[in-house]
Amino acid sequence: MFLASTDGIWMAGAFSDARNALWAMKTHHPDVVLMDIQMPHITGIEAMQDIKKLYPNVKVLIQTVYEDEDHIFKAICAGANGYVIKNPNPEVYVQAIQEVEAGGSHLSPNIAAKVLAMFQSQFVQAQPTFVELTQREKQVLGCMVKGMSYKMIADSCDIKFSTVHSHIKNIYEKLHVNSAPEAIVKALEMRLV
Amino acid sequence: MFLASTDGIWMAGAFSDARNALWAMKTHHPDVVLMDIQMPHITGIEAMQDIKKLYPNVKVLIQTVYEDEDHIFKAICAGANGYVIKNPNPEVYVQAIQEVEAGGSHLSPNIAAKVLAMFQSQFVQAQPTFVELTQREKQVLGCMVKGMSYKMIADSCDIKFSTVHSHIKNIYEKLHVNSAPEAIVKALEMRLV
DNA sequence: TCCCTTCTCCCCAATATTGGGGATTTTTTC
DNA sequence: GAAAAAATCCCCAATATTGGGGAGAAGGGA
Repeated sequence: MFLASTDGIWMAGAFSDARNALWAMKTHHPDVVLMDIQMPHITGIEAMQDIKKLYPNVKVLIQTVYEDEDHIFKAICAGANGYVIKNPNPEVYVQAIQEVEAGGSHLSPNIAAKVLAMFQSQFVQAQPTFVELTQREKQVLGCMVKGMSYKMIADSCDIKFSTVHSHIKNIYEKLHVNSAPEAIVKALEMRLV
Repeated sequence: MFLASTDGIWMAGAFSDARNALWAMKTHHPDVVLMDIQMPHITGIEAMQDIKKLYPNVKVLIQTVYEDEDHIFKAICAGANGYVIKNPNPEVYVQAIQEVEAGGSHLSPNIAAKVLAMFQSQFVQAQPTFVELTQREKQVLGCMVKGMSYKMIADSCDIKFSTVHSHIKNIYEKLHVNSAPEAIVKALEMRLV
């Protein structure tokens, strides 16, 4: 009721079964879907995957009581544009819907904290040594990661073959490697490119 | 001024140099620090790391104009509790500060969208072209991804150098590439290893 | 001013990789 | 039981990469 009466939001419908929602989308073409996870027959995450497959541009905002990492993780991997904890204050839904509609994402504070924590645990140990590469070196390394040969890199960066050679020698020294494969792997896992 | 005049927020100070802020924290013991990235002498991310080391319970909210993945990534890995794009509307800062103080995290919509995208790209495997590699080929490719040379692969798999050569020739043909770097990049993005 | 870094380019020689032919022996599959 | 696939090995030659030097120009900072 609150959403339907909000300026700028048109409520196309509300459904207790996601399969009905999918059916209704054929006629209403909504911009944003507010999706509960716990529903009969199929979960909101499965429904979201179906929606994303049929209408890739539709934004889906998950709303649920679940705050555990597993649900958050699955929702994000399935392409959720936001994750809102069920909240008695209807204004947060309005804000979330508007932000998502504008191309952003909305995460409830506790969810955002968990996402950041998951993020950190993935990468924080992957960057123990901080390596400073110059602009050109990063560019050359970027080309290497694309699988380009010295000749192609020279062409792409508009520098001589021998200069590419020099840069790569410096990169290898800085990364403590001595072959392109090693450099690429290291670059990817250290997120240097 | 807006923050200082907001109920529930006490403004302990504002500094154009993070080193002064660190000094001031000794006396004021703030709950939340709102930190710019671009500052003279040291960056806000470095300052945040120093703060987190000295006062692990202090929440740090990054506020900046940078929206690129690199800055976002570094800030998160360094332990940021939030990331707010500079915004003329001071109320978003109040909201962010309150959410962070309460133990949550706050991300501006565009930042949240980028974080979710990074998250997805890490864990969702896209497998558009299906390539059949034999057991041995997968093993050899795995060695290549570790940065090993033909000689090392031969040693590791306990086969002759020439056999490694043969397998790699087959791998290149199956992946439609003709160099180790390309094969590695393709292997990683196709999640073949 | 001098030093340091970055970016640029060159030479040479050793090593590694790639691509083209083969060939043999196990497995697996039909 | 035979064909197909996988795995093993070899030769040769062309090409690419790597590592060792050195050197000049431009720009920033002490």
